[in-house]
Order: sequence, then C-alpha cells, then structure tokens
Amino acid sequence: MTPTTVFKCLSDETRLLCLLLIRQEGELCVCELTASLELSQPKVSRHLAQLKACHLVTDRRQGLWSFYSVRDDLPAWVTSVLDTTLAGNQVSLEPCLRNLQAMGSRPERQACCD
Amino acid sequence: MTPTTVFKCLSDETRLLCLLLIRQEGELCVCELTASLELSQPKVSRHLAQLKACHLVTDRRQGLWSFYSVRDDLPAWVTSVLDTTLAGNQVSLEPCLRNLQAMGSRPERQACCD
DNA sequence: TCACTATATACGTCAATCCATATGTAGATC
DNA sequence: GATCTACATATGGATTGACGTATATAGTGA
Repeated sequence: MTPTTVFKCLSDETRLLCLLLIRQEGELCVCELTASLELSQPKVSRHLAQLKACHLVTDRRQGLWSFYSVRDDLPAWVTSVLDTTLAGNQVSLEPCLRNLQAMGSRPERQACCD
Repeated sequence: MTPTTVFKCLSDETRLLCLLLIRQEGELCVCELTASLELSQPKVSRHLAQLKACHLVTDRRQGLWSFYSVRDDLPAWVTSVLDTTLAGNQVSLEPCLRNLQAMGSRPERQACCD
C-alpha cells in the first residue's frame, strides 16, 4: 500500500465522500450512499469497487444489501490520514448526512459475521 | 482548499516525493530535487508549479536558485496529513536522501526574506 | 417459476493528465 | 554584450480515468 495509491483513491470526490461517510457511520450500504450523495447507483458502485480493490474498505453481504466499512487492518498512517481528513472537513459532509437522515427506510443491520 | 484538490496533488509520485522531501528538509531548490529524485529538470519544475498553484508550497528566489518550502498557513488538517504521511513513509525517502547527501555542491542558503 | 429489488459490471466516449522534447527567461560572470 | 547556469513553460502525443447507459447477477418472496 503505497502513499501514491492511497492518495489516488482519495483524489476523486465521489470516492472520498463515500469513504468519509462510511468511516463516520461505521458501515453503509450502496443504497444509503446513493441516497446520501444523490448520485447514480452504478457510479457509487464503481467507486466502491475501486476502494475495495485498493484495500481501503471491505464489504459484507446481508440479504440484498452490501455493507461497506473501512478495513481495520490499515497501516496506522492511513487510518490517521483518514480520521484527520474526516475531522477537518465535517462541513462538507453535512448535506450528505442530512440526506441520510431523511432517507425513508434504511436497511436494518443484523449482527455481523464478516 | 478542498480535500479533493489536496489529494489530487498528492496522488502523483513525483509531486508527493517532492513535497515530502521539502517538508523533511525545510527548504529545497529545484536542482537539489532533480538530483535527489533522479528526474529531469522540466519534470520536477512542472510538478512544483502544480504544488504552488494548489497553494501547498511557496518559493523564494535567491540568485539563480528557487527554493521551495511548504506553506506555513495551511489548514491544520493538511499539515497533519502531510506530517503523518512523512512519518509513516520514511523508508521510501531513504534513497532520495542518500542522493541528496551525495550531491556535489549544494547551494548555500542565505538568511531568507520570503 | 416469475417478478422485483439491490448491486455489479461492460462498453463506448470524452476529458484530464503525464511525459519527452524543445524553447524561453532571468540572473551571474566574464 | 556574450555566455553559462538554473529554472520555467509550450507543444503534441499517449495513457489514464470518469462518465452515462445498458445489461448482468444475485437474493427475496409470491
């Protein structure tokens, strides 16, 4: 996991917002992210696939939903970069979080067995 | 200064290494960076121009040399991201730092008046 | 089995980005 | 002024990357 690879993942707005939202909420599924970001499903899905290919997130399947979360085995500096970015940019997440709150029927999480 | 803009700057290996080396050494000129990274002068110069356009570095002219340093008025989270990345990736700087040491006549710094 | 929902991927297109090479500019020295 | 050094920028080509649209897959429930 080279710094360049990591930053390339964070250099696209859709991917960065997905990652920060997932980090903030702990776990989110694709439909929550599309509602939150007001983006098309294929677009979100494609970027999540990239985040997964770069080993920044993992997914687990529960029924119809794919829940994504930030990997817990990341190098310390990567986690630190993520959390610092999250803390320093809460403002840009606010509209997304509002959309998430306003979302009708968010899928229920079951006890996870990743 | 949006996170996406910053990470786009850090997502190219040449730019990232330039930035980390500059941060580590405090101040470096173009010829020191080209020697350190073993890259062509136009390539280094072009990436430095991008870092400057993104407001991550400043330059000062001293005689023939242009000295670049990381801006000291960056948002706190940006500085933190930079220093965390630097601390977590010392290994990848080692060969560059060796080249820098081995460089023949490094330009002398004069008392700066940026 | 059939329909429905959530998600993933394939394809073609367009824009952004990086590079090498060549050339321009500015300061220093003779 | 002529020349040299350090640095900056312009150009054109090649690669990468993001997108919308269409389609495939997989799980659910009637």
